[in-house]
Amino acid sequence: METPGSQSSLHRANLERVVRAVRLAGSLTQAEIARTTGLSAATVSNIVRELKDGGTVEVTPTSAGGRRARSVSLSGDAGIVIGVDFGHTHLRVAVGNLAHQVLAEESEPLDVDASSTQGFDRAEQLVSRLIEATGVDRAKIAGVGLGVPGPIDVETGTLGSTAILPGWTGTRPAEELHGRLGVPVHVDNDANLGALGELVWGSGRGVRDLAYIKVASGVGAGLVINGQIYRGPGGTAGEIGHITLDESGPVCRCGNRGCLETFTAARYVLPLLQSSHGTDLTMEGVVRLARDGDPGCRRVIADVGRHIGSGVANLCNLLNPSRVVLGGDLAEAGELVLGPIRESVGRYAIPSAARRLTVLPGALGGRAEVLGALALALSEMGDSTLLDGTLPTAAPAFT
Amino acid sequence: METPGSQSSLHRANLERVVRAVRLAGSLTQAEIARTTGLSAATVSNIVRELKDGGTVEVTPTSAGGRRARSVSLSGDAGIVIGVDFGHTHLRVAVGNLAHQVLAEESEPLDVDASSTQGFDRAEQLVSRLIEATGVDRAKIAGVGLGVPGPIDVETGTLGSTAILPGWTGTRPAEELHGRLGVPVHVDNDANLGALGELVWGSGRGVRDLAYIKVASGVGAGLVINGQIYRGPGGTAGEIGHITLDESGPVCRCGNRGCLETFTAARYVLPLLQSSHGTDLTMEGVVRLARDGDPGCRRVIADVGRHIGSGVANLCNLLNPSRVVLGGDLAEAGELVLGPIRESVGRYAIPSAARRLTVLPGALGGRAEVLGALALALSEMGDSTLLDGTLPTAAPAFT
DNA sequence: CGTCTATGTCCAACTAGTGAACTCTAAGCT
DNA sequence: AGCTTAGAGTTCACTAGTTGGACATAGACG
Repeated sequence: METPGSQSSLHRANLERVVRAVRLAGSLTQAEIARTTGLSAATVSNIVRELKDGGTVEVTPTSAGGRRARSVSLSGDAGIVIGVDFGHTHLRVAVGNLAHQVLAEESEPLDVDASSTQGFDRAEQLVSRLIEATGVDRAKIAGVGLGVPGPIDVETGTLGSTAILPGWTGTRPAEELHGRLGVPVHVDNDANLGALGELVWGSGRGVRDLAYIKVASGVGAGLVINGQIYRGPGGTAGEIGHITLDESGPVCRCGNRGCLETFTAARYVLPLLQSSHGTDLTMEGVVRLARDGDPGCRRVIADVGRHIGSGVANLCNLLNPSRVVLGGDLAEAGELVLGPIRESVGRYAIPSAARRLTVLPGALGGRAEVLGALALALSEMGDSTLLDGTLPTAAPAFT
Repeated sequence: METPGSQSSLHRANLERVVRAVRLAGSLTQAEIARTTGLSAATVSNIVRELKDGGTVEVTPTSAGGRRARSVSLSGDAGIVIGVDFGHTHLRVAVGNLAHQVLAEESEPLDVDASSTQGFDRAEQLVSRLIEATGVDRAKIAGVGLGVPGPIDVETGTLGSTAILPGWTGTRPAEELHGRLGVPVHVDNDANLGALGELVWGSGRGVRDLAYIKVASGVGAGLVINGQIYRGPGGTAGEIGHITLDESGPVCRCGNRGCLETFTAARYVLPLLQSSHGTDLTMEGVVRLARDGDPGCRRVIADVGRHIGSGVANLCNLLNPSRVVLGGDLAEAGELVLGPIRESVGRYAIPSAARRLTVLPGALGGRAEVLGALALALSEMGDSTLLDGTLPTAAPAFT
C-alpha cells in the first residue's frame, strides 16, 4: 500500500487486471486470462493461486469438454454489493455480487410524505430482508450505492431541495444509511444512476458515451462520458429539463420561462387532459391510454416527444453522444414518443451529429436506477477492494 | 514495449513519472523528485542517470545556495514541438520545447482563396524559418499540432466542408503536413485547440472542465472535460453555434432556423449595421467602434452577448463546466459583451449551475489556437516519447 | 576547525515476472 | 487399443528492477 510506484504496486495492478478480466468475461481459463491480460502463463498461474487462496476467485476443476482447462470465476460470496433507490413513490433494493449478477431485487411503495427517518428505516429493513433471503453473509457487503431523486451536493453529500420528497431536503442520505448499515455508501441522483444502469445492463451496453433522459415528475438527464458518470464540477450537469425552449413560454418552477420541463413533465402535461379525461390521470395512465389508441393522449405524448427532441438536439449538438436512452414512465410509450423525438432531433440537430445518434428506449424500465446504484457501488469499490482477503465491514470513507 | 503488464513497463512508468514531475516543477533536485514521486532515492538516482545519458534531462552541478543539491531539469533541446494554426485570414506557427516554453511564434496573412497546397507550402516555409531562427535541431522535432478552422473527421482525418477555407474541403491536413515535415502531425479544429490553449496557458489554468466559445465567422465551442479535449464519438461535439434559440428565427446555413449562429456570427450581424455604418465593416471594426462609444455597435454587441448567454446557459445546464472562456474577435469587446453574457446566463441557467460558473475573456487572444496546437502536440506525444534516446524523425503514425 | 545534516551513490537483499522445460489430459488418427 | 498431438497448467532457474541501509560528500553552524 505504502509503495506508490513500485514492485508490489505492480503486483497489485496485475491482480486487479486479472480480476477485471475475469469479471468482464464471467469466467475464463488461465490461458485465456494470460491472453487477454497480456501476462505470461506463469504469472497468471501464481496470481490465480493467490486469488484462490484469498477466496476472491473460484476454480471449477474442469468445465467445458476441452482437455484440462480449469475455468476461473469470481467466487459468488467474495463480496456483495447493494443498490438502494428512492423513487417518487417507491423504494427499491437490489443485491448483487461482484460478478455483476443480480441475486435479488425487490421494491415496495413508499409514502411520499414519510419522513426521511422513516424512509431510511424502511430501506434498512428491506436490505436486511433481501440479505436474509439470499442467504449471504452480512460481513461480505462491500458497498452500497444509493439513488435519490434530487440534486446532491458532491462535497457535503447533502440533498438539495427536491419537490419529490419534500421533507428530505438537507439530509445526508449517504451518512444516514452508512450509520444504519455500517458499510461505505455512495450516493448519486437517480438520473445519473439510471444512465449507469442502462450502460452496464441495458440499452447502453458497449457504448462509451450515453445520455439517459428520464421523464417523470421532472425531466433530468444522466450523462456518461468516456464510461464514467459526468457530474460537472458542481454536480448539476445534465439538467436538460431546464434548458430554455421558448423564452416567453410558461413559467417553470425553477423561475425561468419556457423550460423543456414545462412542456414535458407530468405536472405540466396532465392538466392539458383534465377537461377531457378527468383529473385523476397519471402519466402512466396517459401512456396506457395512448397505447390503446386514445387520440388525445397520443397527441399529447407526441408533443412531449417533439419537445424532448428539441432538447436532445441541443444536447446532441453540444455533446454529441453516440446514444440517447429514454427512461422513466414515458419510455413505455415506445415509438409513440420515440418517433417524434427522432423527428425533432433530425430537424434541429446538425446533420453530422444527428447521423451518429441512436435513440433507444431504456431496456430496464423502473429497475434502471437500482441497477445503476449497484453498478455505482461496484465501480466505487474499485477492484482493489476485492484483493484484500477482508472486505471492509467498517467504512473507511463514504461519499 | 512488448511487455504490457510487467517489470520493464514499471520501469517505463517510473521514468515517465520522473519526467512529468520535472516538467511540472521546472526543475527539481533528486531528493525532491524522490519525495514528489514517492520513489526511493536510490531509484531516482538510477533513473536520473539513465535520463541524463539519454539526453532528455540536464543536471546543473549545483544550483541553489544549499549544500550539494544538483538540480535536474529537462534539457532544452531534448525535443521540440510545433504548433500550426490555419485561421480565417492568417497562418500562425509556434515552436516550443518540452518544458512548456514557447521559443518562437509568428503569424502571417493567408489568402483565403489560396489553394490548400499553397497553404501547406506556406506553413512548411514558416515552420522552417522559425526553426532556423531559434537554432534548434530539426531532428529534435517530436510532433506537430495542427489547427484547422472546420470539422475534422476523426477516423479518416478528412476536413469536412468549411465555409472559411472553401477550397480545402476533403483534404487531409495531417497527412499533407506530415508529408512535408516528416514528423507525426495531430490535427484538431480551432475551437478545441483554443480550449486547450487557454486551459494550459491562459484563462483556464488550474481548471479541469472548460468550455471555450469562439465567435468569429461562425460560432463554435471547444470542450475540455476532465483535462482532456472532448470530441464526442463523431468528433462534432461543441457545436454550440447550431443550437436552436428560436424555432421561427432566421434560416441558418446549416438548414435549420434560429440557430445561435444566426444571432451572433459576423455574417449575420454585420448586415445590421450596413445602412448606418457602411458595408465594409468587420467584426473587429465593430468591436473597436463599440469600445470608442458608438451606441449602435454597443447595442449590437450587447445583443450578441445576450444570445451567446442563452447558448451558454444551455451549455451550463447540460454540462455544468466550471469555466467558460470567450475567445475570437469578440472577446476584445471585454465587458461590453461579457456583461450581457453573464446576465443572460444568470437568467436562463438554473441557479445552482450558474453560481459555480465563471465567464472570462480569453487571455491569449489570437494566440490561443497555436498554443493549443502546441499543447496538443505535447499531449499526444506522451511523455514516453522522451524516453527513447531517439526522437522519431519518421512518423510511426499521424492522427 | 569540528560537528551536523541533507544530498547523492553504492551494494546487498528482495520482489516479482518471464521463458523454457515439463507434466497432464483428452481428442484424433491409424 | 495405442500412438500422436496439442493445449493447459506448473515448476524452476534467471533476470529486471526497486528498496533499505551503509557510505561518501560538502556546505552550514557554532
